[in-house]
Amino acid sequence: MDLKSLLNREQYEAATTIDGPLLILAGAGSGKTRVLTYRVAHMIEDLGIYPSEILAITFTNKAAGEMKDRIRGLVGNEVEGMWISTFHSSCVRILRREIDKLGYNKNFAIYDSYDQKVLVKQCMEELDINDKDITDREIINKISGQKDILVSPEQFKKENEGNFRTNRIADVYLLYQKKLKDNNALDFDDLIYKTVQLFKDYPEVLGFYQRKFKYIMVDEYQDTNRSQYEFIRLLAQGYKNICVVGDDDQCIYAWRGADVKNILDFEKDYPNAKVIKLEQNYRSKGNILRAANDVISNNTYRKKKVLRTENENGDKIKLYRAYSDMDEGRYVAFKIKDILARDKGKQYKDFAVLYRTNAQSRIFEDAFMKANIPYRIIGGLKFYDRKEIKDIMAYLKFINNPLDDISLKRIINVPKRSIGDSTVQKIQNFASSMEESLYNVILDVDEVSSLSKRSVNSIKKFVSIINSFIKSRDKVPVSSLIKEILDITGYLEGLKDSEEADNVSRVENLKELVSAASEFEAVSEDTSLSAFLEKVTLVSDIDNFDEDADSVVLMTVHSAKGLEFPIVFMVGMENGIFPGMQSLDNPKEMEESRRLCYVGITRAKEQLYMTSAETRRVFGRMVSYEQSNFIDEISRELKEYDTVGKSRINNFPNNVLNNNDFLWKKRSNSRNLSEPSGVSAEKDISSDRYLKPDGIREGIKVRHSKFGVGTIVSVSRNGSDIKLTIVFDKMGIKNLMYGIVPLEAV
DNA sequence: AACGGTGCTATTTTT
DNA sequence: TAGCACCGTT
Repeated sequence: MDLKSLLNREQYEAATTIDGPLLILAGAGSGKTRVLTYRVAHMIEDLGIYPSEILAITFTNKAAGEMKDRIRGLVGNEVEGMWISTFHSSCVRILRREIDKLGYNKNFAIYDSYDQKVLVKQCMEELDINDKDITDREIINKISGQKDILVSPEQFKKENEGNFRTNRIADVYLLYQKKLKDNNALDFDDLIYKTVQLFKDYPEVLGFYQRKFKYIMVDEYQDTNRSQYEFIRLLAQGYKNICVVGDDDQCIYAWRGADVKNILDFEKDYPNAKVIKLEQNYRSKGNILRAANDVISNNTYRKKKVLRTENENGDKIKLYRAYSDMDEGRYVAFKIKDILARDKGKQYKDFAVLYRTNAQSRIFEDAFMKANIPYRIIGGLKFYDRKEIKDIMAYLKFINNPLDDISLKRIINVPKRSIGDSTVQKIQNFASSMEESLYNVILDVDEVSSLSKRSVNSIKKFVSIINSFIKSRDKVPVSSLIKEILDITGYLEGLKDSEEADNVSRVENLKELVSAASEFEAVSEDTSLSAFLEKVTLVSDIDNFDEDADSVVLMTVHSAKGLEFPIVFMVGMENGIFPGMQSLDNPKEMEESRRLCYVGITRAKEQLYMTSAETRRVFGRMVSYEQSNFIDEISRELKEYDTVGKSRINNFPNNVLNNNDFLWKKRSNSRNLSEPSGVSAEKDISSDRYLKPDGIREGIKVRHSKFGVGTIVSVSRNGSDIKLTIVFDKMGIKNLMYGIVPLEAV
C-alpha cells in the first residue's frame, strides 16, 4: 500500500507507527479517520497482522460502522474478524461470555436510564428517603459518578461515614446494586465497571484478552472516563501496542465523567510514547478555522496547538442579532431558501442548525414548516423512548429475563387487566419476605394469602399469556413475537379503541417497531431476542442519522461531534444559553462550554452563521440575553453582521415584535419566499376554497397551509368542536382542531 | 382501580 | 411552556 502518496507527513507517520504506545493529537478536520483506516489496512495488508488481534474502540455505533465500512473498502471481508465497536458493546461481548464468574447469569438485562430511575426510586422508598431531601436525580448522578471512577458501594459508604447525607446515598447505592443483581441486570455504567472488575479479579480472563488483542486503538480518547481508561490500560498492559487518538480541545463530556487528564497524561502513563500532532485541517475555509483558533485559545488548560489550512479564506462569519427567538428562526429559514436560490449546487442536506439545548429546536421546526423546508431532528425524544415502544420492549425484556422485576411491574397492568398498585404491592411484599423474584411469586400466586379471589384470577390469566410468550421466545423470530404480544395482550386493540389524541401515531410507531425487528432479522447474524434487545438499548439517535437524505438537519452541538456540513448555523449564541447560565460563573464549565463552541465552529466547511436573539421565551418566561462572549472572542476581521433586512427591522418599535406573521410576511414578500401561513386574519374560512364542516369525512384529502397535503383518518365531534387526525404526506400524523387553520379540499 | 387535577421544575447525554 | 409526579376523587 503506497501510504506515502495517500497521506501527509504526520499522517503517514501516525499510520505507520504500529508498535509501542502512540498518541495522535488530531485537531478538528485533520483527517484522523483517514489515518485510522489506513493504519488498520496497513497492519492487515502490509504487515500480515491478523484482524482478530486488533481491537478498535469508538464512541458511537455509527462511528464504528463507518470505520468498518471504510476498512472493508480497503481490505475486504477480512474486516469481519476485527473488533470495531464502542466501549459498551465490547464490554457486553466480553461479559456475555464471562459474567457468570461474577455471579450474574449470561442473559443479563441491560437497564437504560428509565429502568435505572425506577429502581432507584424503589430503593429510596424502601430506605425511607424522602424525595424532597435528596432527589432521585442527585442519587442517580452520584451513583453513576462513583461507578465512573470505579468506587464500589462498600467503599463509597466507608469513605463517607462522617457525612449523614452522603451516607444515605451510599445506602441507596448498596441496595440498588443488590437489586440489580437480583434482577440479573446491569446498568450502562456497570457494563464497563463489571468488565474492569472481571479483569482485576480474574487474571486468567484478563490474560486471555491481553493475548488476543495485540493491537489496541481508541478514538475520541479525550472523552473517556476513568473506568474506560482503566479498561484500556489493563488490556494494553500485555503488548503496550496502544494507539489513542483525540483532541483535548474537543472534550465536551466532562460533566459525564470524561476526564481530559486521560489524554493529557498519556505520556506519563507510557513514558516511551510517541506523540504525533495532526494540525493540518482539510475541512474548513481559512476564516472559519481562524475563528475556531481564536475562541479556543482563551482556554488555559490545554495542549497548545494551532490548526492551519491551505484552504482559501472564504466568506467571513456571518452574525445576526434577531429581535426574538421567532425572528431567529425565520432568519435561518430565509437564509437557507436564499442560499439555495442563488447557489444551484447546494441542497437541503448541506445545512445544519446546531444549538446547545434540544428545547431550542421547536423554533426552527416552526419556521421550517412555514417555509416548506424539509428537516430532520436528531435527538430529543428518541423512538425507543416512546411510551408504547417502551411498553412492548418491557414485555420483550421480561420474556428474555423473567428475573427482571422492573419490566414486570411495567407490564403487569398494561394494558389494564385489573391488577392495580395495591395488588402489586402485596406481591412485592410477599416476594421481599421470601427473597424471591416477583415472577416466581406470581407463578404460584395461590400462596399469597392476602390477595382477593379476583386479583388471583387476573394474575393467573396474565401468567398464562406470559408463559406462552416465553415458550415462543426461542421458536419464532422477534418480529413475530412482537406481533403476538400486540395481539394476544390486546395492546393494539386497546390503542385502536381509545379516544386518545395520539393513538394513531402510536399504532404507527408499533408498526415501525415490527419493521425494525424484521430488518434486524434480515441483517444480523445472531437473531436471538437478547441480541435484539442489546442492539436496541445500545443505539443512539445519531446512529440512525442518514447523511444522504436531503433535508436540513437540526441537532445539539454535542450530537454534531464528528460530523461536518458545508453550511452551519450556530443558533442561540447568547450568554445564558451558549454558554449556559450555570457556566457563566464557573471557570471550569466555561472552558467546557468554549470547547463545545469550538466543536460547533469546526463542523462548518464553507460558511458559518452565528445568531442570537434580543428576547426569547425560556421556560415560558420572556428573557433577554446579550450576544455570546464567544462571538466577541473571534477577531473583528473574521466576522461581519449580515445586513439582510436589518434596515427594515430597525424601523420597528419594540411593541410590534410579537407580531411575527407581520414580520414574516414583509420579509417573504420582498424576498420571494413561499407564501407564509398562519396569517389567519387574512383568510376567510367561509370562502369556497376551504373545507366546510359538513364536507369533512374520513378518507378525503386536504391541504393544510403548514403541513401540506394529507388524508383525514379520523374525525371526532364534540359539540361544535371537530377534532381531526390527519396523516400528512410529508409531515406525518397531526391532530388538529377544525377551524383554527383553514383546510382546502383537494 | 382508574382517572383527572394541581403543582413543581427545568442543559448538554456517544452508551 | 410542557412534562411529570403525586394526590384526591369517583
